[in-house]
Amino acid sequence: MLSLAFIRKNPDVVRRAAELKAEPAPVDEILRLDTTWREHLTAAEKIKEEQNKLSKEFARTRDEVLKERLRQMADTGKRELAVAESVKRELDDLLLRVPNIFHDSVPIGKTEAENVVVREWGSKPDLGFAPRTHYDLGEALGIMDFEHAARVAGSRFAFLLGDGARLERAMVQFMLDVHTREHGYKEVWPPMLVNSASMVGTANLPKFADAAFKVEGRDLWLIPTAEVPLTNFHRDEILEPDRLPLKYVAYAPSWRTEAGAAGKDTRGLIRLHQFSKVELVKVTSAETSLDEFEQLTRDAEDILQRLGLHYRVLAMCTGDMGFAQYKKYDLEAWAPGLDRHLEVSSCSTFNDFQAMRANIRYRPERGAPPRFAHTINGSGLALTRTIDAIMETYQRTDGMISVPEVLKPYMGGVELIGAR
RNA sequence: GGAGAGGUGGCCGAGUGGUUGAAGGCGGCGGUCUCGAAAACCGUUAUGGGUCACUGGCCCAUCGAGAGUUCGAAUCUCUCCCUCUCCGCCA
Repeated sequence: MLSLAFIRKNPDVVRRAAELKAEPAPVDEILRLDTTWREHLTAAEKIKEEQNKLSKEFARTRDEVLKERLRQMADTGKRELAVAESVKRELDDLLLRVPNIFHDSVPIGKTEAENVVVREWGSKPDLGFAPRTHYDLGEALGIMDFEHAARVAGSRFAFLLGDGARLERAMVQFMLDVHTREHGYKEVWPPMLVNSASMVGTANLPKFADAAFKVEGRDLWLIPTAEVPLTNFHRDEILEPDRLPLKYVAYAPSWRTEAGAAGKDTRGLIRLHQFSKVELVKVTSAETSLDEFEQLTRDAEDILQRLGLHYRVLAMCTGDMGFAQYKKYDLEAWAPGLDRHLEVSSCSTFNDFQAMRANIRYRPERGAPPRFAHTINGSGLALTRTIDAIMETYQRTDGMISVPEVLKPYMGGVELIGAR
């Protein structure tokens, strides 16, 4: 979130950012409540101060008249404080609904059409025949099954079978190995259900409650991304200076309701209620976060390059980048069968927006006063869609799929999916 | 799920109603000593918020969370969360 002090001082900056992000921001109401809150708080604290003084006096004198006066003061003080607190609760709730500001380098724009391609890698492969879609291939090979998934769970679920399941497992291993051994991330196996406080910390609550699955009758949510447990790992902590930057990588399934996406991407392994993802998260100092963000994006790109997939990097424009992000890149891999790009990674830096919600701080130097950390995350990569791109890119005329070189060591000798 | 014990500052740990925001120790920082360092000694060392004559002062809050009793709560009561031990159950 943005601090009350920041909004107080820069209401116009906040208004403009919200407008360009096409997000509502109750700035005026916040400023109004802020004034009311401080009026009542000051009044309550003044009474409390007097009360504290007289209370000490009473401890000595045991004067009954004084006691009666104190009793009344306690009464009015409590009433005043109750008002202040109720206004503050309202204020805090509104603060959680103010979108983040964005970095100067973010392109201004309304829709995805105004996102900017910052770089491309490779080129669209020429397969020499009409490429088939991954679901077409997958069902024919018997490695993907949507019909049984619908029976077992419903729409937007999938079974992976045989070498399809094996491919998924291989990808997880491959990605984790690269990120831990070569990019310096620490591997984490996180909880996959989290409490509401964690969801607030990463800004999944309160605004996006309907995007996540909630466990009935309990304060638990299925993680929409491993970002939530990873970022919240350090919630309410003050980190000593030598610990930053923290770099975590986790494989975890991600669960999303996909409310509002009715009818969109209904076929294939594109938009599911459950998908696998290897997630990268960094907690950094304020000074290094932009550099660390660029590097994290490169770390994710490295996976695509090793897999030999053509992709492009998009700088998201203000209107398309989201509520909490300070700057965001999407990595889109080319899927020849679908004849479109698939978003396989989304890399974001949040400035101190999440850290403020999650209360993650650090000391810039030993003994220095703490300040809010910066948080960064990105998929490295989303498994399901990457598998789509692999299948469609590495398909052969006979409908079989060559295993990319880097995955072969993880496929237990399988080099060609579909061969008997 | 049942029974019991416990959750105090960066860490350990004392503290059962009134200068306790909190003893003591460790750690950190500054200093004395030293050619320098160690040791020793001295000093210092929380966070959030409000406010003002604002690179400082004053005030309020905070001892797992919330509510209550009281003039006054780290200390008493209730609810919840978490940790540990034993039992039960279980992959």
